[in-house]
Amino acid sequence: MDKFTRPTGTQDLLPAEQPYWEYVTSSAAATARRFGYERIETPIFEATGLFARGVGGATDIVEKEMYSFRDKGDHALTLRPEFTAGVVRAYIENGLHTLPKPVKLFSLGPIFRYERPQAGRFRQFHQFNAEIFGIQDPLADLETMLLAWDLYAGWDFKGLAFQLNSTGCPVCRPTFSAALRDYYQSHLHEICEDCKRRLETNPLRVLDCKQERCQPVIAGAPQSIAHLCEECSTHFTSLRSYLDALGRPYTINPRLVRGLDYYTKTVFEVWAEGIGAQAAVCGGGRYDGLIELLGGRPTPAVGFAAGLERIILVMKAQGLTPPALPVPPVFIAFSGDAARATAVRLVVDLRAAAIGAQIAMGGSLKAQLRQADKAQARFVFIIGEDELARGEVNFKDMATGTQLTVALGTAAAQVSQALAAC
RNA sequence: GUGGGCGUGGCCUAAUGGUUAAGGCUCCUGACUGUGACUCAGGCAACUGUGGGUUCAAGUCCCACCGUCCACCCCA
Repeated sequence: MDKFTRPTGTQDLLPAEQPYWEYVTSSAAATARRFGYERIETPIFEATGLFARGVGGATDIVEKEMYSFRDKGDHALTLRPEFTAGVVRAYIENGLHTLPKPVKLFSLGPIFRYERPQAGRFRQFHQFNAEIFGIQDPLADLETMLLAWDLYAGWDFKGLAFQLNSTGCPVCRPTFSAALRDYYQSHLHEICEDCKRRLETNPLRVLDCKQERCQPVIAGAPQSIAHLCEECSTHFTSLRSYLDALGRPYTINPRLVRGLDYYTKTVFEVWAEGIGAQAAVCGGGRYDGLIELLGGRPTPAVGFAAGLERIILVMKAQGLTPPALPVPPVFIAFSGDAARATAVRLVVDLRAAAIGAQIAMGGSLKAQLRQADKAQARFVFIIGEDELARGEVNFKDMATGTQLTVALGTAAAQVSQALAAC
């Protein structure tokens, strides 16, 4: 029979990887809570139309990356390719606009995009996502960026580059797009084929073309921040002044444009080195039109997503190790059938006393001790038939190798005392 | 979707076109004590990714497919 293998682009997160995942997810949640964000969990699949409209029909995500299917009821569904559309849908559907503003939400979970896998890219991957609803003030943009900062600072990341830009709003972006298109019309013979295509489909994206020949054209291209309307310009200036006052390092990147249609005003990314070509560990921005677009009342919002796989890649590249996960400190070995029942009783009693304990499930005493060693148990109860006849058990400290004989009835107290001492 | 690298036990690695595909790690058993690590002895485990082709003979050469890794596109 053929062996089953995991689908392309998916991964098995084995026990050896779990310290990273536990660490990253728990600290991200803790940091978000420190900022006053609350967790929201939305379905892993949604109506296909939600993403088609929310993310934008001209995006790569919608054009070629969605895992779409029909269920037995003939509903068109799609595994979420990002968090925001689903969170916005939940915000509208559950009337979260009635909550005191700002509404600050975070999510953590798997995301699906049909792409060719490479370093830092998977078809099923995981994101931490945070959104603030209901605040137009750039203070919300600032809070969003500060959360990203604190996340990475908390993990001791070094050498991250914060990239910032503003791509305007429905008022000023058309002006900028037109200016960009005009400029490119006069350089058509100098640019690559992809850029010619981009000019038609999504003109802003010519700006982050990586082709050598396009670089001089990009360098001379008009910049969005020079074409912002007064409102967008003021917004951007305020955000920058907040950042400057706090002394947060960032780079104004006129070439930073994002692949999703819904962004307005602020866009930002965080880049890491040393994890391959997919260097963006975090991306986000403001999306003031999205809630209304999806059927809610006009609501300003801003948020970002951080890729957990890439975060863990950075940890490994920078030699950062997560704390070890706890293991039961006690192991119970026994010899002989009479001791077996006592061993079972003891392991149950220890757990009832909130002491982590495992019991041997067979093998010679030697094999049991070996198992205790592999399981990194600090203390082992060894129940032998001779001692048991006297109502006693052996209590061994695996770190020192010392062993003493104690009364069976005092076993739990014995462990508590020993654990408190180490 | 496009391009390139790579596919040998669970993992890592070896094998001038020529016996029964070798070794290390892991795992299991045993010896040194009814008692872990260190050491020693032994054991389980691969139709060499799949299917064709060349050849007297293919892990090795050729083709296709699949998988994987990296890069492009794009993004976290």
